[in-house]
Amino acid sequence: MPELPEVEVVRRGLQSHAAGRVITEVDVLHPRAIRRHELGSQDFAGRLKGLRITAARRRGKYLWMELDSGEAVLAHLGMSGQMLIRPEGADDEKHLRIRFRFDDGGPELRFVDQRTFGGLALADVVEVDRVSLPAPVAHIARDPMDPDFDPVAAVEALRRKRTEVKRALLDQTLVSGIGNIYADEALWRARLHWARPTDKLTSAKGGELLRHATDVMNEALEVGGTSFDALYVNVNGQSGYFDRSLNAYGQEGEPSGRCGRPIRREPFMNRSSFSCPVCQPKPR
DNA sequence: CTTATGACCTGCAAGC
DNA sequence: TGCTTGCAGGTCATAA
Repeated sequence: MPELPEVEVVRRGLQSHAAGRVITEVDVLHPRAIRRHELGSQDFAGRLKGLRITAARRRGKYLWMELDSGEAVLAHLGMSGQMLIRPEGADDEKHLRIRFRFDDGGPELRFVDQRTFGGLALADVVEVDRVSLPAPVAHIARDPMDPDFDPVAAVEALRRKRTEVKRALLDQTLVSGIGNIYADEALWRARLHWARPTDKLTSAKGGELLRHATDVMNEALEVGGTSFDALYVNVNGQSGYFDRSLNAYGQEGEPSGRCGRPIRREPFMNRSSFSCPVCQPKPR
């Protein structure tokens, strides 16, 4: 569910409310939430006890909390994951999966995840291109908000693929952070149909597409991300407002902001793609 | 090697 | 009122 802007909102919340605190207790309430932690719940909880969270970081849709042990608590929110700061003693959420308590007796950190596609893991930190990353994130490309993001190299990586342009946009090893919403919004702004072949895109058009993706994600971040329901919220449970500014995603039948023709929905990779039938004509 | 497909989950809305 | 079907912000293992 959450894409780069939503994950960044959560990262900022963790930086404010979790960084600097020492973990005293970890409860794993659902084993699936730590399925990527090979050694299991006991090991996960036991090794975190007594460690201090030093910072909250992000690449693409991956989020992690650096620890004073040199390791990191890696998180991916999947389709429905939330990181919530909640007062101690507050009722457990229906889909509460993991709880962290701290030595300051302050509010708990909770990982809540309805669909359980997300999860946490304790990961070693490795050096990749002179940057420290949790090992499972080593294959993820830099995202457009990374100060060292190289847009020219990213465009060439997209154009090297022999596939449809939207598949390439969603490939987290080429550019990270873009998901179904912001891919559709970027394609709408660039007037490209999702099925356009990447290897026939000019460098200029590819560059324009990536600039649109970057712009739309920055605009979304400024208003707290995109929330359609209570599933995407910041660490205090509040929704973002970018759903009001969407031009394509979820807008089937609504008039396109440019030409007024109704937005169409097409099946794409077991989900949907939304586009303008006039401004984004199907290739061939 | 590359690219495409379905599995993994729970819950909600729409249609009958 | 039920029941069934389709759909939802993602990633990964496996097939081709």
